[in-house]
Amino acid sequence: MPPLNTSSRGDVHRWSQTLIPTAREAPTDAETPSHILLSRAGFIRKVAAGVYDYLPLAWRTLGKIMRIVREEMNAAGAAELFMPVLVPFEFYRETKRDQAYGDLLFRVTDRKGNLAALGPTHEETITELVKGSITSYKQLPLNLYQIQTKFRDEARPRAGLLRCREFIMKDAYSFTMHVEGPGGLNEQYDAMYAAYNNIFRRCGLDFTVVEAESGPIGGSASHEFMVNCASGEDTILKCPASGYAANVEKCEIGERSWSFDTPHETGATAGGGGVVKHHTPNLPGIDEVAGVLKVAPRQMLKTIVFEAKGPARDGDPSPSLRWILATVRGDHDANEGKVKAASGCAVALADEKAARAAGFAIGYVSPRMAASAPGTLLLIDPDAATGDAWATGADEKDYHVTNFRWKAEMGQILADNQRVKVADIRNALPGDPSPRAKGATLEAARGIEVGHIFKLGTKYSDAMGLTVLDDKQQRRSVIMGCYGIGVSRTMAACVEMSHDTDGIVWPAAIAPYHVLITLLKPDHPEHAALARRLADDLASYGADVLIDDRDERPGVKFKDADLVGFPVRLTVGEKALAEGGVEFKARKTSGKGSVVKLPDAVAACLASL
RNA sequence: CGGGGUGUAGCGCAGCUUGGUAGCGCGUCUCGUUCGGGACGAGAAGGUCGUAGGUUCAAAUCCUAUCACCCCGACCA
Repeated sequence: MPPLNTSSRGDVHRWSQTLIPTAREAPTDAETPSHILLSRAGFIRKVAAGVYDYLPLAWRTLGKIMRIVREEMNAAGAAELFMPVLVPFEFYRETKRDQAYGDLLFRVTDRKGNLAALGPTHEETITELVKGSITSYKQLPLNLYQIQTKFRDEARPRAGLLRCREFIMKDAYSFTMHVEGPGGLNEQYDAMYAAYNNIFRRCGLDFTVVEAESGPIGGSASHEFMVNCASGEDTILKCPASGYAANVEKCEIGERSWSFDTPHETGATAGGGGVVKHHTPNLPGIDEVAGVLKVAPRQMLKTIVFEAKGPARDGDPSPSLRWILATVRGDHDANEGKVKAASGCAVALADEKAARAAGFAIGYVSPRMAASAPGTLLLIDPDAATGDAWATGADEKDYHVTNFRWKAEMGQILADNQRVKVADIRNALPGDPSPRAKGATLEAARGIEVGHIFKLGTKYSDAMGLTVLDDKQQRRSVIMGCYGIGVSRTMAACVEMSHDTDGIVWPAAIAPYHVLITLLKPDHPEHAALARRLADDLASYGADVLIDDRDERPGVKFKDADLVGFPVRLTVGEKALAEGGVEFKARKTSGKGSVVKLPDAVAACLASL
């Protein structure tokens, strides 16, 4: 019986019959390597800000990425479907994401005046779909995905394909009745985690998986898949000893010792007495205040006022909790997620008016407010919890104080762990102790986010009423997960990761063609026939081949070959033919290539792919 | 959304200060010579100077409005 699937044969195309508009110069607005090279090599062309044409080469590469995505998603038990770009605006109102997304949502009005959004993701649409089409817990678990054009009205599109207003994304959504065990959310999540590793590995990418905050999409646990490259927009932190990696927002910090009795090694310490007040009007930030007070930012305490939102979770020690003060060193940044974790309740940056009304001199707040303002919990970062003399706010507009000492200023309350806690509440920095390996320190690296997986929980099913009866006849909200891959961004990230001064260097798996056959004399019938034979032979092994049959000078063809970045180039010309072969050159290796005998040419190509 | 900047031929740019019939390089087309790392010569095509008003005998140039695009920041899957 013939095989049902004959698609394993490769393509053979001719340069003269496709559209590859290479250029010596890129448009001025292209600045990042991927933008410049994809433009110059004829992959993309800008149509409007953050909107691009994908030309034949780009579409081939995107097709290969999508194919890998489909194979791994299908293997992981997910089913592909296709949802509309046009989403009724009502869907986003139901989940309040019209608020959360704000202007990021593209809006269109139809002739009847009805508002729709161009979907940035499809949680609402798919929740609505599943709600109307499953009737029993017995139909779960379910994982559905699509590969679609997505829209985000970015305030500032930039860097070509890396930050677009229109882009291609794979989004998957899982539906389960429970979290643990077979058929649960964690099982789905772990399957996606494994599938994503397979996908990016098969694409030939160098990447790191990091722990992440789930962001405005909501949910509990989350991982980001980052392509490693120095030009990446995102900073991540890694522990070289344990392999732990996380983004800045999420990264934990290892055990730090602290004591209100022990001066920090660099701090000024000696002497007693109370605080000294200084007039510090109209200074916009810590650095300016530090300059006037003649101290370093690291010798200052920065106190941020958070508002306790909603009912505190289990075992809230103080139901009347109203304010949370987060004190970190002046050169550190408080981390809202960590403040939330340390305080045990949902928090938000305090509304300035309300905080002022409660007596907080915003911009001049000191930890002493924990003693004077009722319903206040003070969180102190370990690096701020030392016996040093600090500079901090005077709790009075336009004034700061120096010689602030915790014990002298705060007294008994410091020991009251209902009202004061020392905890990790700041963003991690390179050099901080690793949370996973004693003695190791965190290192910074940069990356481009190409995949993100979340455990959503019941946020959308609650909001939209997606419930089914479970095996105990209890009506329960379905537990969701969502899993995204930026397909078009992955192509660009790959170029950022893999290029040199001559052009792109594609991994074979997602190169638009595996092999370029450069015909030096395209008009020579025997040369052309040889090229065709080699191409057909390669194609029979599944390789995609492009024959450069253009009537161009050799230099032009070689430059274009390097620019586009075909993994292998075979050159058919007099020189090598005189030796009974063709020239073989792998894009990854420098130099001029070498002559291989005709019978060995195909094997040489296949061996290097 | 704040700050800065740019719109002139497919791409990269000059011309604008001081108003006077729009230019250069690359690319494109024709002919010839070339032909293994972006050739050379000769010739040619191609532009409502972002758009709309205004000033002027005359506007790419000066004024006003408007649109688009880019950079830094804010924001951000």
